Amino acid sequence: MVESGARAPRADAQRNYERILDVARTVIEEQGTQASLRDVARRSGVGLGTLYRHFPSRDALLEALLRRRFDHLAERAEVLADSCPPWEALTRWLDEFVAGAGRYRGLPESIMATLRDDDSPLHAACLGMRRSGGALLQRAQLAGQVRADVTAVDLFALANAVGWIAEQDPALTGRREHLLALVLDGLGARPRQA
Amino acid sequence: MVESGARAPRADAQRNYERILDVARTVIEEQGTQASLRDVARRSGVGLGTLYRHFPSRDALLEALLRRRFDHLAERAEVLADSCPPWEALTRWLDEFVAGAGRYRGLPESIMATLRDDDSPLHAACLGMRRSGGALLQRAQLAGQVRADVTAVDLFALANAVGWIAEQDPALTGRREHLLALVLDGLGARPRQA
DNA sequence: ACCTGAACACCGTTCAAGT
DNA sequence: ACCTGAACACCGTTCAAGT
Repeated sequence: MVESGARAPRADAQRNYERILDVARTVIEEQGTQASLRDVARRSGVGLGTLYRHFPSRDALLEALLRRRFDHLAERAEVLADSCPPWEALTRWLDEFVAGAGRYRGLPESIMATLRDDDSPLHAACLGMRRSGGALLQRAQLAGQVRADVTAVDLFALANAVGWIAEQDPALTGRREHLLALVLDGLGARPRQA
Repeated sequence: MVESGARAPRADAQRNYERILDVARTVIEEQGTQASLRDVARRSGVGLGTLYRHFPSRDALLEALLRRRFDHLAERAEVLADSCPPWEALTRWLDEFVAGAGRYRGLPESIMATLRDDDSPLHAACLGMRRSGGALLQRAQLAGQVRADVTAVDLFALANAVGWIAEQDPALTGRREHLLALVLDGLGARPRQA
């Protein structure tokens, strides 16, 4: 019983891990993805080194907070592909993505940074999410509903751009869906429904 | 001759002002609008307090670098209105705006921050620039070439969103015009040219 | 009138010392 | 095995002291 493959973490370590994660969620909700890690450690009642031991980088913390959601969105694309017509599946998925990207201030920027950085612990999940959206895009393009000169990179970028701009001005936050709809409309093949 | 309204600045002060501005342009080209002001002072060979005396805030420095350009773009809108058909005037102006916003990394974000902050020395110039673009938008809408549910705030925001996303990924920087074209296409009234 | 740089209040990150 | 917090190298901003 002593050696069971991966050893169970010490009880205090586990408590710290969970406490830090809880506090981080709160602090990042308040201050955005660029929140002060010192503040997280302070409010967790934990030394700064302890935070870095459990989460060696800001992205590691973000991964713990967002990994599930990103993976969920990747799967969600497949569900939508099976249950909706091409254009509707695509726009619904993008609506959900952009709503999620609006959860924390700074998240669209973090997502783009993560895609740039092979070493980020969130890199693979982001790529996977983008690829899933890309499948919906391709499906809509094959159906002739989206212009052919749009790539998955373009599409994902534009969705993040909308998420970003919505957080730059209080007057725009409420118009996020409207802005996304405008952009998506531009991607539609010319004669779509009129 | 002693009092001629506004006194001429001391020669050393004027030299410092110009030196700081020159260096700031270089440093901001290198590091973006969030460049280290300490670094600017250091490389100007000037005390940190001297920088703050001449430019009491980061925006003051940005104003000195960008004011002309912003005012120029405002006037440019009138020229285009007089020399081009509505849709072409609008898209050309936006092309020029987005190209300018791509001059310094971080500029789209600074522009949006400036619009939010009444006290920024660039606030008025930004508002004026947006208003000028808005006039071109209205003209295109009156001509039935742009959908009616787009506001000047939406349009300016989307242009900045495209400028921002283009700097988030090297692969996108070269596709700035393409992304802008996609978005503008979405703003076009449905049956525009076939 | 203008310049200087120390001082203050913050960061992120690392790591020797403790338990 | 894990935790702690001082230490290091940076910020932006202010301001007393100098010339």
